[in-house]
Order: sequence, then C-alpha cells, then structure tokens
Amino acid sequence: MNATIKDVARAAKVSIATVSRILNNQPGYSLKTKQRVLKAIKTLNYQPNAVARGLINKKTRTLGILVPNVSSMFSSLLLKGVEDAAYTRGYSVIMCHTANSGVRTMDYLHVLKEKRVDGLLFTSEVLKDAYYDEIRRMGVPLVLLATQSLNDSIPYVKVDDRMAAYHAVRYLIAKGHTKIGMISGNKEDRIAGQPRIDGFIQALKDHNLSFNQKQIVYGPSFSFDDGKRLLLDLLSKNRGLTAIFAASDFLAVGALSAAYSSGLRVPDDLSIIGYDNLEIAKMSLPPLTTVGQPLFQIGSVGGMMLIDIIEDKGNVEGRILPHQIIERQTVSERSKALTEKNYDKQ
Amino acid sequence: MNATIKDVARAAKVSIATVSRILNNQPGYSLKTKQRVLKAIKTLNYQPNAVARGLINKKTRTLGILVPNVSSMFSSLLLKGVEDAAYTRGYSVIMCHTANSGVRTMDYLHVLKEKRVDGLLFTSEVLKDAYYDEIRRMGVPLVLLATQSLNDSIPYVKVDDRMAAYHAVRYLIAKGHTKIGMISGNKEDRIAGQPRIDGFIQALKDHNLSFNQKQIVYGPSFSFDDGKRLLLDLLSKNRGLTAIFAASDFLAVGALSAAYSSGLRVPDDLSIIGYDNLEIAKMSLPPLTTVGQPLFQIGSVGGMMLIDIIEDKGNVEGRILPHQIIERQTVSERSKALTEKNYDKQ
DNA sequence: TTGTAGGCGTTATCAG
DNA sequence: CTGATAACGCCTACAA
Repeated sequence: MNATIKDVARAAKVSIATVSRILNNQPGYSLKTKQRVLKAIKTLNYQPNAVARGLINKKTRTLGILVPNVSSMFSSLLLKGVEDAAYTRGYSVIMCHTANSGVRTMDYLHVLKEKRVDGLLFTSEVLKDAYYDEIRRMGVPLVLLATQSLNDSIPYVKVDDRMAAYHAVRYLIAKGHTKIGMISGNKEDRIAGQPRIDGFIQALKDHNLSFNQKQIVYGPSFSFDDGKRLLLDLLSKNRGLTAIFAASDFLAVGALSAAYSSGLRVPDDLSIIGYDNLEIAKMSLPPLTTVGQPLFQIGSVGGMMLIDIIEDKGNVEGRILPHQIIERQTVSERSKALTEKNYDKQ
Repeated sequence: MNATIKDVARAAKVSIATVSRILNNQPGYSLKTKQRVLKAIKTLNYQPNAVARGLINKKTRTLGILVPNVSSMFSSLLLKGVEDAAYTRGYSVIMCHTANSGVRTMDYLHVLKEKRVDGLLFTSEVLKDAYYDEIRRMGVPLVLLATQSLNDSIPYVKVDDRMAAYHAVRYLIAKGHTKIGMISGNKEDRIAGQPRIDGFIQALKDHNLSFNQKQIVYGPSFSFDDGKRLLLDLLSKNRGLTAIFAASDFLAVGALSAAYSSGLRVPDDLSIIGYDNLEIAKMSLPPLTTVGQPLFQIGSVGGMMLIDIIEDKGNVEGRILPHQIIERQTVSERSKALTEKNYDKQ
C-alpha cells in the first residue's frame, strides 16, 4: 500500500542508497539526481517507515510517560508540557495511566521496553525500587516530574515544596494573620506531604507564632471531599483561626465549600490559600488565592531535559522551578483592630 | 545491551525459529525444548523487540489520538477512556495535542503515518477534509470521539446533543420554569453549537412556551469567562428569567460566578443547568446540576471499537451513548405561587 | 519436532 | 557521485 524507498529508487532510476542519502541529507549525490528523487518522492507520496528506521537506528524518537491519573487537572498539565517539548523536538509520547497500581506500572514498563522508547518520564508518584530496577534494566534515561527520588540521583524537575509552603504561610502572616491552621493531605506523601508541613511549621516559628500539632489536620488524600471534611475537623479543634493553608487546591476548594455551608464567609471570616494553581482556582467562588507551581513548564522542561540526555546534549542535573503566589480573593488583609473585633465575637 | 532472540536460541541450543514458535505459541516443539527455551528467556531477561516485530507484522499495536487540548477536563477524560481500552487490549496510545492548529494536526498525521500506528482516534474538533484525505491515504481505521462527520460515514461515539439539550430544558420545565434562557457557546460549533440550540428551542415549543431569539446568547467559546459575561448579557436582554440552560459546565460555572457577583442567589433567584458533568460540576458553589455525558465511556467504547476494526472483529457503526441528568443544587423547584411572587418583585 | 533462509524497510559500509 | 550488500530483530514458509 505505502510506497517504500525501493519504489522511490525505481521510479527515480537510482539505487536505494542514493535515496537514503538524500532523505538523511548526507553528502554524495548531484543536484540533478536529488531533484529527480525528490520528484519521485512527491509523486509516490512516499514517507519513510519509522519502524524500519527504528530497527536499524535503535532510536524510536518516542518517549514514555507514566502518570497516576491521565485525567487529573494536575497530571494533565504535566502531560501537556511534555507533549509540547516532544513535539518541538520531533518526538512522540506514549501515555501510560498507572492508576497508582503497581502491576499496571510494571506492565507498562515492559511494554515500553518492548517498544524501545528512547526515554522515560515518571510523574507525581514515588519511584519504587521495583520500578527503578526495571528501568535500569531497560537502559534508557529517566527524568522525574514533580517528584524526586531520595536515595538516588535521578534528574528531576519540580518546585521546592517546602519553600513554596513557607511562602504561602508567610504571605498569610504578612496579611496580618496569626492564628493559622493547615489542611495537609496525606502526610505520607513524600512530596506533597511532609515538605509542605515542614514549610508551614518553619514559617510559624520564624515569625514567632506559636505552633501546636493540632493546628494541622490530615487526610487520606488531597481531594475536594477531604477538604470539606478536614476544614470542619480543623475548626473544631482550634478556636479563633483566621486563616488556613491547604496543601492542594482541591483541599482548598473543598474547604471553601464547607465554609460556605457552615455560614463562614471567605475571606471575611476566614482566609484560605491553596496550593497548585489549577484551573479550578480561577473558577471557585470566590476565586482562590494560591501558591502556584508551573506545571506545564515542569512538563516541558522535563521533556527537554530528557531529550537532551537522549541526544547527549545533556546536563543531567535536577532543576527546581520557581513557584509563585497567585493573589485572588480568598485571603483578606487583617488589621489589628479587625483581629480584636473578631476575638470579641467568639 | 538487550538480549535478542538469537541469544536465547544460542543459550537454549535451538534455532531462532523454535524460539519464535514458542514465543508466539504456535505448534511445533516438544515440552522439553519449550522448558529449556523458557528458562533461557528468563535468565537472559529477554523481551521481544516490538520494533522488529512491527516491521515484519506490519502491526505496531499502537493507536494515535488527536485532541485539541490534552489538559482540558473534557479531553483528558476522553483520553483516559481510550487509554483504558488500549491497555486492556494490549495497545499503546500516542497522544497528539493539536492545539486547534491545522499545521500541527497535519504534522501529527504525518508522524503517525511514519510510525505506522494501527488506528486513529479523532476527538472534539470537526474533521476537515484535509485531515480526512490524509487519513485515507494512511489507510488506517479512524473513529471519531464526541464529534461526528457530516458528509461521510465514519464511525463515531458520542452523545445525542440535541436530545441531551432537550432533556435538560425539559427538566427545567418540569421543575416549573417557564422563562428560560440559554447560554450557548460558539454557535458555529457543529456539535456543541447548533444541535444544543435546536434541542433548547424544540423543548420550549413542545411545551407551548414562547420563544424569542434574544433568549439565546452566544459567545466565542464555551469557557468560564464567556459564561460570566454572557449571563449578564442574557439577563439584560430578558426580564423575568428564572432558569438558564448553559451549553457547557464552564459556561454554567461562569454564570454562577457572575450571578453571585451581582447578588443573585442560585438557585433561589435563578436556576442554572450545565452540560458535560465535568469534575468541576461537583465542586462549584453550589454544586452544579447538569446533563452529563459519559466522557470516559465514550473514550473507552471508541477505543474498543477502533481495536475491533483493526482486528477485523468490527461492527463499524456509529454509537450514541446515553446522557443523564445529574441533579445537584443549582435548580430549584418553582411553584406557581413562587413564580408570581417573583414577578411582583420585578 | 526442528532448522535454514528469505524478507520486512532502512541505514551504513564498502567498492567502483 | 553512485550502487551493491550486509546488517537491525523477528517471523514464516519450506525443508529435513
């Protein structure tokens, strides 16, 4: 059905070697033959077979990316970033939805190996030893996105979670808040858990605010429903809280929702700052102030980095990308007077 | 680096033909040799090279999917569905973010052809002739997701947009609303535009409600920002509206936001029903009532269908999947009395 | 039950 | 400047 290099050679009355040279613009042919060949290519609508090329070159110009959830607002931005980098560099990307499942992840690793992808991206989840061993055996480069490996020196690109959390809380403090609670998601999470908690506590300490463990409340995940539940939990354990740092936008929006249901007005009665700056942050009511991580960029920078490694242009160092406070409408300025007034109420 | 079939053959002291037979479990070997070969495979950690296989079989077990925006809540669910079908059938999927760009789409079509994918999924956008011609030349099956081609009989999987809109409006009417407006997105959109408008109008007519063109308001897209703007526009053109049908959840949530800003309470003063049932519908304030389309399913059914065609098991007919009204909290019951009371106010 | 050999579409190394 | 030809890793007649 599809024309092959042989067809082109025959049509142009040259050898396949010559066609190949022209295709890969290597030296060794006259202008005339080149034009003849080019014409043959056009009329036959010839396009080289990447599979055959891959076989001999041992390069497929294909990347594999493993994400826990293809459709989450978080991962999908990462995906888009990777895709963009791949596109501009002439690579394709195979997406693998791991569903947080070990067997599914291993399955994909095997497929990706069989398909001889040139490199791997691994996102969000922690890189288990079993995965890493398998990847080592594949012998392809790997870069981590929005996550980091503790024991090994695998290149990664992410934000400084501890610092970002610190800045979020510092922002609250700068706005005059002194009674601040935190809705942490799953504290076992190596990236979104402890580091953000540490940042929260450090910010409190650095500004001479007292800290008690009950100011932090934990959940199984970082979801909207957890946010709803956890806000109530947090409020019941602490009196007089005026601001809250939520470890994800979903948690924050869930908190927003719970606040609304219990008659608390945001930001008048309670300020909330989120984490991530997903699309939903713009669309919540009121629009959510949050500390944003550049997810698309993390993806594209990571993709570029991986391709650089593949093509040996590579600095293979981890990279921390800057985060940023996105001011919207869920954090209020809190004057001293206001604070006292509020105390009276309670 | 990686072991080949030849290495296995040598290690097991058989010919590569025998190894191949065992790999593809075809008849023609004794149990003993099989076990010997299997052991060799294990110890060498051999995995077949899918590139070589693809070259000879002319099958890559790879699908290509073209989506306008990888990271939109809408497309990403479709993606996940396709991915899931592919995974269960042993296929991989290459994702292509077209960014609504013609050249980018054509670029992708070319690489997908070069990489010899076994089939194509095309989503959301209209299938331009240039795309279709190129795909025909590729000679691979195609299925359309959440869109449909008018002139040709290409298999598709989608919802009945006209019917879904009709039901949304009928639902509003059943709740006692008689003054209903519509926020349409881009009316040029072949799928999300006119069909939903038609459904809206038809529902009104079938229930003997008057209809005037100004009850519908249009925007450039289906976005949150458009929703904000368009609600105000709609309200200014029509007095006494008690309910609104928005052609997308984003439009609806934008409308929610605008309503809030202008002091209108949803659903007490104004009811709103959306379209899509994206994740955001659960998380809006109040949670959005909407007519849901099963995006994940559309993706997975479409993926299965495509693979069926590839593997010649194929019924190649288009399929309409059922939509469903998802009742949440943005539509109020409207008694006759209430209606009159509201009229007095205005 | 097993092995030999040709070929899938390219690239690359030789000669000429 | 050009053309044979041997790989790449695998599958599959065809023989044995």
